[in-house]
Amino acid sequence: MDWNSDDDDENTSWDTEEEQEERRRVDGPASIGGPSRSVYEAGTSRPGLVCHFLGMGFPEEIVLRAVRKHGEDTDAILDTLIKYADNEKSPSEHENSPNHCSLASETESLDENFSDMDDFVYEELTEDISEKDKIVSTLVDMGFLAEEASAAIDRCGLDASLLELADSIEAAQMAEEFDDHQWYPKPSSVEDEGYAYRSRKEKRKRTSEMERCKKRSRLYNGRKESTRRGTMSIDDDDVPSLSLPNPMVGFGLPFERARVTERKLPDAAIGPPYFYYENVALAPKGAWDTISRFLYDIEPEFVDSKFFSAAARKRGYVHNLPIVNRFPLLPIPPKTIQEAFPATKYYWPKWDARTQLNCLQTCVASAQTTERIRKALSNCGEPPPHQIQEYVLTQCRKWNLIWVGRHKVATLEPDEFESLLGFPKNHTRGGGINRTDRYKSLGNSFQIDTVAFHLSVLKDRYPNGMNVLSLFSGIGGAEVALHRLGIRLNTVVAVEISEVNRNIVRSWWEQTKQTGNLIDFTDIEELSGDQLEHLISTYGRFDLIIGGSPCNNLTGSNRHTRDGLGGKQSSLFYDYFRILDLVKCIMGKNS
DNA sequence: TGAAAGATGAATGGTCAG
DNA sequence: CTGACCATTCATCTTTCA
Repeated sequence: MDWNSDDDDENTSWDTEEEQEERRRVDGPASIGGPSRSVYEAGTSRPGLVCHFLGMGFPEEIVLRAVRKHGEDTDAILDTLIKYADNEKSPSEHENSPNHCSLASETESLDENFSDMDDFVYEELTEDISEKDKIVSTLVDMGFLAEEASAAIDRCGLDASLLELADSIEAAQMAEEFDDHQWYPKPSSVEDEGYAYRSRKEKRKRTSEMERCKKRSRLYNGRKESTRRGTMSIDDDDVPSLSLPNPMVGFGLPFERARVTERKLPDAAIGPPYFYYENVALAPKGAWDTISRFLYDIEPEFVDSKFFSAAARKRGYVHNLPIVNRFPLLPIPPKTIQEAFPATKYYWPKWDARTQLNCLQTCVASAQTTERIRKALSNCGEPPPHQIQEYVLTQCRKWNLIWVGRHKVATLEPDEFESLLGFPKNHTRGGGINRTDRYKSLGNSFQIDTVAFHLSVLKDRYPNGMNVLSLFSGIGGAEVALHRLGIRLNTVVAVEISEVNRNIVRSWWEQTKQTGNLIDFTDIEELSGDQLEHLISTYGRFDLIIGGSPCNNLTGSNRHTRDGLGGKQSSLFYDYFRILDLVKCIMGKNS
């Protein structure tokens, strides 16, 4: 896999001084001036040099000219190439778009203008303009902006295929989108619970970290070799290419022949570490296209938990796990309301045809709602008039009400939520959490049986246990799923903003007599490369990075701020990606 | 002051008749 | 293929009450 290969690590010269300083801090004293410089100095053959710089993404003709001029003086070649690349971007682009293809990234240290550039570059570039215009025209016909097309040609060279150019444009768009969402002020107020960045310095630090990873995972290798869905599926938020499967069964269900038995993951997606990302399936248009693009172009696996339990839960999962030889958790949970709650059978009216519940959400109906239903049914004969039936059924479906007496419906209790979701009884009970927050935490959680089915392939692969980085860990759905699979948890680093949720996981950890380490972090935005490096050096490499980022701004239930991935909470998806890519960088470097 | 209750639609996708 | 109709949705904000 090339993202962690040796020649992936010598690219520090891309970085500005600030980035290099950051890298030195992350790398620690042992690696100061180490691998990066030595690789450059070791590259003594010219073809090797050319390949080396081509691999960084510079246009071939520029590389050839630079090598011709400077021989084997790698520093001089690189300096020239950086100047070239830097001057290809306008000052405004430098400031506003730390694009991973911008090559020179953080710009303060390189402020020479075009007139300072080596003359040969400027003169010889002009020869190619007419040819370039033709290609630009073709790309414009394909629906790209001329400006984007021009920039892509400059990055990839005139010899690049249209597919490569389209790929490059898409990568640039993605980085820009990322920048829009992540590195500039999110739509938040001053007292927004810490979602906004704390300081300019911190922002620069994060940008610096991110810049490195974007370069690695996008420009250097991943993109061009990624398995795309063809040239006509150039993703555009207006034209989402991902559609939800019907039935929503993912790659296959337990006890049936797998619908998908093998899949080709893009090189950049292949672990270690394994990762598993979750969010609501019914997100605004384009959201899953963006998620998939960021997560190495992996096709999401959309699964409705109604095939695993008595309640629906339509979710999308992006992961790089194997998909053969999955097995379900035992015992197999009931899949109908009547099996899950046998006592309801006696009172269940024939005209209520429900056999399964809708999605368990974060709120339940009020007592007034169930009382209104009781009164409505009590005041009419048997069976009730059609209108009454429709009213009652609508309310029952909306609020997931079950029949607990004659004319009497009720909300699900928190422990019934726990049971339906696959958690142990009383998992969220006690420890200072109130009823409202129990519903909220449970409504935001994994369905254990569904997730465990996907994770089951890890059991044989990790007979000695796993190190897990659990992001947005909530009430510990990932940990419970792995534990129920019988996978030993050696070290779990859990990142969760809510104190009561952290306490729930801590309590479960102690109750189940876990022998590994449980390490808490509060704020994913505060989790830095330094800390990850320290964790990995202390506890070993992460085997699995798992988490579902907030759905608040994606779910249809949200009437107020369904803002998509740019929303205040849901934009934390980009932190999931940031952490994932950082861990891949660190683990790749240490391998 | 904290917990619970009550009011608040729209976006999205599926189905089906024409 | 298109449009009408229908069902579903990891929620938020304000008010009420103990």
